[in-house]
Amino acid sequence: MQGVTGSSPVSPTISLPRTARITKPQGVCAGMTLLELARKEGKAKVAIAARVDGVVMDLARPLSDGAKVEWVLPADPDGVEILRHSTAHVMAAAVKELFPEALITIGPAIENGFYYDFDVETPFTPEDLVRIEERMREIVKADHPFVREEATKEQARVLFPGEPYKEELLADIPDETVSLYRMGNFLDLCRGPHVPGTGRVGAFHLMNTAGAYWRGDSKNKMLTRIYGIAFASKKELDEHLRILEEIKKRDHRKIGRELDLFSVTDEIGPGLILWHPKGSVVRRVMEDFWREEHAKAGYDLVFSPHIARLELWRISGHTDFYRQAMFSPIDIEGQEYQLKPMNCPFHIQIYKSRMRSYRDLPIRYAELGTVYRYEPSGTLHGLLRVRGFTQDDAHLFLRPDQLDDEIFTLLDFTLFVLRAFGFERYDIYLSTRPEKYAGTLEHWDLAENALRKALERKGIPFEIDPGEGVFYGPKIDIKIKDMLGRSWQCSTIQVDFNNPERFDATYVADDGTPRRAIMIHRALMGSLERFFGVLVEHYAGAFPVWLAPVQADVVPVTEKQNAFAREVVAALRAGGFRAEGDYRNEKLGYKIRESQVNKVPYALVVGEREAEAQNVSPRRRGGEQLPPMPIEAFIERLRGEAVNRTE
RNA sequence: GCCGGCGUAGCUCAGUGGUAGAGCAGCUGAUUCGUAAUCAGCAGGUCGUCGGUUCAAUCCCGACCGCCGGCUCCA
Repeated sequence: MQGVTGSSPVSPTISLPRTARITKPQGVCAGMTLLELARKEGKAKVAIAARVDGVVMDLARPLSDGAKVEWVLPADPDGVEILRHSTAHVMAAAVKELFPEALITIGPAIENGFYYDFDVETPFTPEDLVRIEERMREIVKADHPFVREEATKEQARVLFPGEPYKEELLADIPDETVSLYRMGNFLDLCRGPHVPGTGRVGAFHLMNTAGAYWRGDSKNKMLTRIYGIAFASKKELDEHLRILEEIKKRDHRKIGRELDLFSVTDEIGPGLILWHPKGSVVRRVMEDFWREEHAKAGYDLVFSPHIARLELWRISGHTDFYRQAMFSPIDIEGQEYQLKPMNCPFHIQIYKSRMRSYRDLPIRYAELGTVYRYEPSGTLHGLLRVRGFTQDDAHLFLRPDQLDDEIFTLLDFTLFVLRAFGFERYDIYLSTRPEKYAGTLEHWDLAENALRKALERKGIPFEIDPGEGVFYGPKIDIKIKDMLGRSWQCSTIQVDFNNPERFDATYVADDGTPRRAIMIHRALMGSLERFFGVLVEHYAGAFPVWLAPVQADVVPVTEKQNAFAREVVAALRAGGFRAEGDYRNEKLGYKIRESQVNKVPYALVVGEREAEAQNVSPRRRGGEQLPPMPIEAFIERLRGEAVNRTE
């Protein structure tokens, strides 16, 4: 993929026309099945299910009089889900035939695909997947009907001999009657609905195997999961595979190496990032922007140490909730010190370093604070999940009457910062009280309401993420969407009544009495490492001018222009820009290509003609040719783009 | 941390029970060139680490380290 500039976003999903038709059968239709109605209407070939009075069901179900029927086609979102779910059943059937000893568990449709978890002695190999897929194609070709059956739980139990997982699932179903789906010799406990027959299963492909805990609980047995993808048409499947390729090309780990942005090496340790000069430029620009904007927004910028007495985290409660995710304490002269996993206690101590008046509030301390967390080895992932990272952290100390406005303002500020980095699309979540929490219900309700009110006042849609709050308070999470429509959690705004209490953070009210302050914890980019990784993937390494590690490559046509090229580089640098000259003994095309591959926004060609006229001939990343212009004119152009943070 | 896969030159990857190759990158030389790769030569690896099997291990086995895909987790 060439420079991202100007190219349209790649959609992660494709939408085909879904001409679901609504029909209101008269009395004559009553008593027939949906499939019969479909035949009558000429929809039997296209419909795979029906929405009857809003409920999706199999075509084999009988039609009730006066029902509102809508045909569900494969391209309908519900249709795709049914398709995938049915494909999962086909896969399970194939596995059972090839590996009779495999125990079946569950196999739902998921975004872009499906999976089925099996309990097997030895996990499937890639060769097994090929065989399974072949068998699946045979099953599809045979077009076995999916037959829905109903049974009492008692009856059903007998139907799954030697299948302990099905038994466990049955035991957990509250209803007395359960539905089962029979397809060929394969029977599964299933809510449905399904396609009428396996012949209707669309284009599919088995992707990979993975371990997955039974019921998603790490205390349970590890099962073998097979992931597959399925679409209504081959075209969509191919498009999906193409997007997967695109995602691979944009992988920040790959681009990070290619563009020499960062590395993580065995010698230093997993999850610990080395920022190379080029990556460091981007980070410095990010940080400079951040500091400037925070100063403007009324924040005080502070610094704090990397270790502190463990006692701090005992007080904050983090040792109770996160000790296993903290590095081991360090013994210093008999005292336990802790590599800091977060910054809040430091900012609280700064707050507490003197008496605070109600007039002083709000106080906003911001810090690019580097923290260390002992993330499990299996979760580390490039820049996106690391063990040492820098948070763009801030802690706000407020009076109760300031809470609502502050959150409201903060939301604006957050969205402004995200927009500056090119993120216009996001999903917002309000995470509420978790099962294990600290503090009082009263405070939790206050905090949740404050967050909710701010979101409602702002008028932006949000979803509730029940039980996903932090132990000390609820939070608003903003998940940004990148160029490929993928979501990344970066920004978080957390209201905390708990820590001010634990650390006794107070202010003197207008009546002279001490009052408890309220805290907001917030990070906008979240972690600089992670945000940078997302940026790399968002722009596919082709950073806009203001962020680009090198903004212009100066490319002399022959060595005769090297002296002039050096002048151009010097002029650009004097103008505050990042420019490099390519004085190597190579042909112009070679240097242009190199500049393009390095995703430098501009290549400035200087040959005999330019040297004579004191011009540069800019070529934009991507190939667009600009007319020759004086150096100053180009610098003005660049300045404009950098200030606007466009291009 | 758990399940599976993988680890050969800086990068991308071939390869074999008898101590290793290609392309790109690098270096040297020639070429002085107008918008995505000029030509030639050279150099580069105790085949992740440690142990075992074997006359012989990069190859087979084991442990460890790391990476990749998931699961769990993410203050």
